[in-house]
Amino acid sequence: MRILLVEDDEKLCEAIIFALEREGHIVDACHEGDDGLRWILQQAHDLILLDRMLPVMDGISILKRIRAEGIAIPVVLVTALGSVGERVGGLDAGADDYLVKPFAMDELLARVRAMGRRPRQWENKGKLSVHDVIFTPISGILEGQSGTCRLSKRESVFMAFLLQNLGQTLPRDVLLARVWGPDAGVEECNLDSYIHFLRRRLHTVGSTLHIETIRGIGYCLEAG
Amino acid sequence: MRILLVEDDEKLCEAIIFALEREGHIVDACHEGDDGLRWILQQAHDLILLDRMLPVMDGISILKRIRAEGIAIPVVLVTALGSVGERVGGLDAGADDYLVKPFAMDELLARVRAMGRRPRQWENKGKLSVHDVIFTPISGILEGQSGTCRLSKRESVFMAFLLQNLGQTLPRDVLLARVWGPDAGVEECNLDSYIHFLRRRLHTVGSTLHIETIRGIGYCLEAG
DNA sequence: TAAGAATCTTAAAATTTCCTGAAAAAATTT
DNA sequence: AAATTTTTTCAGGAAATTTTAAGATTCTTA
Repeated sequence: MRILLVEDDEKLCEAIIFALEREGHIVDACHEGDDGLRWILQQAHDLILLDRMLPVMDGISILKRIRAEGIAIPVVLVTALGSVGERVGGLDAGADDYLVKPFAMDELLARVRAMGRRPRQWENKGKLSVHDVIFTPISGILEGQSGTCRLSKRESVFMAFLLQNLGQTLPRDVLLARVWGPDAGVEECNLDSYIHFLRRRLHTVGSTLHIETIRGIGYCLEAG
Repeated sequence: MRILLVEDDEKLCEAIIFALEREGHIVDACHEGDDGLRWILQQAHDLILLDRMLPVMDGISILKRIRAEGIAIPVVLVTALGSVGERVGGLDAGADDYLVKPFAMDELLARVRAMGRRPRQWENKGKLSVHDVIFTPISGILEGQSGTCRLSKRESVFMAFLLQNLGQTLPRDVLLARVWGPDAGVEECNLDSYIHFLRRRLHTVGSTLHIETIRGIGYCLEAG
């Protein structure tokens, strides 16, 4: 999953990022409330870990705001305030789960896994089986009818996202946000290159999946 | 949405345009009050961002004028004057929302989204199901009784607008303004071409929808 | 009914967008 | 540090879209 971490304690941030990346997730982190809101609004993430107390704009305000916007991305509130009243307040504001500091890292990982299981088949024991290919994001191995190959890290992120959105038209800017991160300053032509790479991968593996280009909009992975 | 931005600070203009276009909107901008009024009167937009202080003609005057004309397009006033009195004055003049400079870009985006949610008509996600066709603006796919085809970007904008106004007679100048933008310097004959393209599309898809020409006025999409 | 205006059709020019191969830059491994 | 892999950038050409133009057709009206 691509996870957004909004947490001002940098030491804690580092530890969480380390743990999550070890599980194969992509983590974007920011340390201030307004930055967090800006990133969330781009809807580039599958899960948001949100600290309750933040500089500039607090977690509850952010949460209420994005729910008011109709954004339904799962949010786990992380906070030092553990009283029942506080807990209820957070869930009322639209949190999907609640984690009280200090917590064990395994506790966090378990909750993240639980969240990830909910809506999608994201991690069917690590493999993504779509149409006539099987892809393992963590190792980047793509298996098809007539062969197997290993994708690079960025290719893997890209491929995983396409596979999860089979048949969906994905605008160029959405792809840039999901694959390179919300604030990455990469040239657009980079996207072209990677589309090219992935098409070649699908071909060498003998899949009938193909990436359709929607001119002026973006791309769409299609079967057959 | 197609948004009109009337703002004399060019730097700010650029920033706003960048942010809005990133969210998938079409933005037209002008920098003087009289230009702004002229464009608004064409009713080509879904939302107007109006600076209060402008050269030639101030925002409040424009607002009062267009409300007097019976134009109900949502208007967000943008201004440096933030006192309660000023705020009330703006809303009384007919503004739907009020934004005080300096503002965070996200604040602006959120308000634009809030405005856009009101008449759900033209959401990116949703499909447009009219009579015997289903049209998906984001991917430009048109499905009918006997087939499916994909429209180009401009064809899509045009088709979506026609479908949303089934049975309405749409004057040529309104169509030009909505599909190409209020200031687009395109020849009229371009409109003829696209009407032709869309008729062919509807035919190949096997729809009984047809574009009636109202000679001397414009066109009208009709069923049956 | 014939002249004139508006619209339709077709074709081709102009523009934009995308694909592709290759090379430079950065990161990773040996 | 060298070698390899990955990522990014660049640029020419291909393809699709958009625009323009011009002749044919239809409609209006004098």
